[in-house]
Amino acid sequence: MKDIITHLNPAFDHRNRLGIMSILVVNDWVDYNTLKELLSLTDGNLASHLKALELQDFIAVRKKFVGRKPQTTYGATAAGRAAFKAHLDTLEALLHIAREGELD
Amino acid sequence: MKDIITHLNPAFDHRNRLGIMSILVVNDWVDYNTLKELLSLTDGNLASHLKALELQDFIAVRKKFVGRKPQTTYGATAAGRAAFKAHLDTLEALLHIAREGELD
DNA sequence: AAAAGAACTTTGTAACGCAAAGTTAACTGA
DNA sequence: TCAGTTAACTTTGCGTTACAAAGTTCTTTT
Repeated sequence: MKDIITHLNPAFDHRNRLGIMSILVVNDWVDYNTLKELLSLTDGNLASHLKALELQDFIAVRKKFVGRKPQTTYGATAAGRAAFKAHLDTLEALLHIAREGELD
Repeated sequence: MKDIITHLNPAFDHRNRLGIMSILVVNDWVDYNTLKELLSLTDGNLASHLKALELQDFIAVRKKFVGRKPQTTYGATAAGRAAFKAHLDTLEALLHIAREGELD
C-alpha cells in the first residue's frame, strides 16, 4: 500500500489537475477558453492550475494567431504524459485493491 | 468532462485520503498504528486526515480494549463506502477518457 | 521508578484553492 | 473614432489544508 500511495504524484492529486491532464493527453493543443468551459473554472483558478503544471514541465504553452487574434493553447509535454500515465496506472492499481484486494 | 470532474468528491482528492479509504473499505476496523505504518504518515498528519473523514461521516471510530490496553480502530461507514465507490467509479471513467476517450 | 508506547491534541508554518477584481492588448460595432 | 468586448492573464485577499514536531494523558513494560 505504501508503495502505491507514494507513486501517486501530488501534482495530480486535485480533481481539476486530473481534468486538465486528461484533456491534454488526448487532445493536442487545447485553448484556454475551451479548458475553462470544459472544467467550469474561473479565469484565475484555471490559470493557477495551469501555471503549476507548467512549472513542473508537465504542460507547455503555445501562443499563436488565429487571423490577427492571439490565442493561447496548452499541450501535455512528453514528461507530462509519462508522469500522468504513471499516475493513472497507480490509480488503477489502487482501484483494484479497493475493490477486491488485500491490505498489504 | 465537466460531469466527470464534478462527480469526484473533494474529500477524496488527496492521495492519503484515497489510501485511508482504500484500506478501510476492504478491511473492517483497522487500528491507528496499522494505518500509520501502511501509509507512512506522522501521528498528527494521520489524525487530521482521519478527523476530516470522520466529520463527513465517511469513517467511524471504535475504541475497545485488547486485554487491558485500549485500542482505537477505524472503519468505513455505509455512507463512506457509497461515496468512495462513486468516487472510484468516476475515477475509472476518467481513466478511460484519458487513455482513449474524446474531449466532451 | 523510569522508559516507552498508544493515540491523540496543539502549535506553527508554508502552501493551496478559490473568487473577484484589476490588467493589457487586441478587436468590433455604432 | 471611441466605447464596449474578448482573451488571457496577474494580483489581491482570504479561508483551508497539509505537514512536522512537540506536547499530553494514560498505560504498560522493565
